[in-house]
Amino acid sequence: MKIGELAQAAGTTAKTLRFYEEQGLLPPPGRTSSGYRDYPPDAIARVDFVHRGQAAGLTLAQIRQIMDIRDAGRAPCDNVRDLLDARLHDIEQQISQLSALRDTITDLRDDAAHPEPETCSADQVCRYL
Amino acid sequence: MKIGELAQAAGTTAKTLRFYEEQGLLPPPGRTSSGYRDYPPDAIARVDFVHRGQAAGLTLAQIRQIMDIRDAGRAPCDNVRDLLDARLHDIEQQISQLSALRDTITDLRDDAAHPEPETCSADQVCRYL
DNA sequence: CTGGACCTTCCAGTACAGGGGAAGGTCAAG
DNA sequence: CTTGACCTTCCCCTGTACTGGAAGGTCCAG
Repeated sequence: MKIGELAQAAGTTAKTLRFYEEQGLLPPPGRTSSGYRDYPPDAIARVDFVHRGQAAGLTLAQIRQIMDIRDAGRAPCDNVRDLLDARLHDIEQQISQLSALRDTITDLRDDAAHPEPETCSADQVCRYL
Repeated sequence: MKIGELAQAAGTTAKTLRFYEEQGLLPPPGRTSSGYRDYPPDAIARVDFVHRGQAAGLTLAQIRQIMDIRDAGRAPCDNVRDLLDARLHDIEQQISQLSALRDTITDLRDDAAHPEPETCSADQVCRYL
């Protein structure tokens, strides 16, 4: 299977697949006599896994880490659980930070909704921020 | 006031101040006879404003936009309100996306908390993702 | 045999907000 | 006079996940 076919089958682009290979997410495939990449059918599952990892908010580096463990013949379950735990923790933090930011901005915006330009002094740049 | 003094007074670094100048956030200050930057006292307020804008989640480009309006002699109130509105909208979206992601990951993680490596087939990479 | 679609490598750039460090000039104290 | 802290410009690097484009090779249909 050529790179364009894999790209279409996996819902991505040839460019991205070469990038994944460079990043160690896809093993270097065989080559045809003319130098074209020749992928085995299970490459599709591999790319799908990358997409599922991304959907779970993992970085390519983390996804690669899981694949490396699997490729070393071990089961990556523990590692996956830890990564998901860490992601969960990060997400909770991001959500609470964003919530605080939302409250701050809401207050600022409510002030700025009743503009009184004449009360703004130039050296402040903006009284509402 | 020299760049290092301004940096300390404003809680940042000289490197960052040169960067801000390059980005148009700080007007090019005067120079001493030996070529050192010589800032007026109100530069501190300017840097503080940048920091307040960042705390509100604005990008440097947006902060610059506000300053440009002010520097043109107009009151940036309307623009500030629009920017804050837009930020608010973005933040709401980010929060709901993160919440959805959190739920997804929570489910995945609960599965992965009871690892059964033997039920994982190698071609899946990981049954839990 | 020619044209277009596909493939190859390599280089460069995107957005974001700076940081690192080299090579050299300047200033004040001891 | 020298030392050390500070300043100058310059260019490259960071992390993330790609994307664009140039120059050239290959494959297949008409």
